[in-house]
Amino acid sequence: MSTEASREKFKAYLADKGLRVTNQRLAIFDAAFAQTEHFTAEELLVHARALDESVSRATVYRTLPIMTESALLREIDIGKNIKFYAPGRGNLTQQAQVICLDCDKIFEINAPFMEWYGSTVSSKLGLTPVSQRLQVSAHCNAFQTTGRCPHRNN
Amino acid sequence: MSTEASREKFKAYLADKGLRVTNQRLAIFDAAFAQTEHFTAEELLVHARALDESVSRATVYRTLPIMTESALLREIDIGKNIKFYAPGRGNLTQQAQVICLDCDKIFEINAPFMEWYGSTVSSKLGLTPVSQRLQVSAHCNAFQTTGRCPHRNN
DNA sequence: CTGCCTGCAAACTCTTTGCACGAAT
DNA sequence: ATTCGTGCAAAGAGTTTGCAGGCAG
Repeated sequence: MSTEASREKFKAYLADKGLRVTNQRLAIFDAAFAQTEHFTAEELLVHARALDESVSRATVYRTLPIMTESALLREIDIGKNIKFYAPGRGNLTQQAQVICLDCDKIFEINAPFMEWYGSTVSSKLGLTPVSQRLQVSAHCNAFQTTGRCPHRNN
Repeated sequence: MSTEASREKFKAYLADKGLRVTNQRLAIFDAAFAQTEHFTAEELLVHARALDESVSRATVYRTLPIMTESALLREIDIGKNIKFYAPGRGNLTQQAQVICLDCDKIFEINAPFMEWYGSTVSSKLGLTPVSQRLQVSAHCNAFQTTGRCPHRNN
């Protein structure tokens, strides 16, 4: 799905929920979809402000749940008391993350069996799966030998 | 492994690392291993204080990393800005959690393929897996129909 | 017009840390 | 005796919220 199509979907979602289409919400959307890497709420604030100076931290935090509920954004919790976000692309319940502990880079990988596993196991417990995530934390081999992490870009 | 054996292992770990065996650390250990459910740092503080009034919040937070590093405790992050802990039993990299969104209960389930998956995928990226977690968030069917969650015990 | 949205700043939650005292080795 | 561990309270990080004014519908 193109960014433009996602943008329309966002507006439609807002309208459908009786929420208003404000400049701030659109700036936050645009900033999010301009990212090439996973980002934090704080980073999103900076980029959204570049598009619309009036965007506040509060509005970013109030808009993020709207975008994740509409499945336009995925929330990725790597267990560091800080949440990362990324545009939702493809089937959200079939992707796993591999996190490099040396450079904090997050790799997205396919894990088609996840969905099957979640439903199998949940149905045994009388539960209906809502979301699932598989995360692998790993050290970078190159970092161990060279002292530099080849993924690091900052 | 019995609690008593784990207690000895804890003391041995402390000695090995040149750390001191204090009453507070032992009280925190005992409180942790007396739990039947997953617990938070705050809950652990309450229970540890019941065993030794002098235990402070700071010491709980300083002791938890020691117990997780020694693999006596597992840290379980369910993406709620709050960490849960549980005594480490069995192979830590082959267990998944199913979290009931209605009652917050955490079910531990086996997922023997996780380890294989983590190493397979990581080796392709030149990484060495350290830990992995698979978490399924789900709604309770009984809660949907009866309005009460049968797992809830509080 | 009406009422949802907004920015601001204060509040909140969980966790970490500086300091001087106290206890383990 | 040393030196590490401790409690206390303050600081920190990330996120949420109350309020008065602003803008979408």
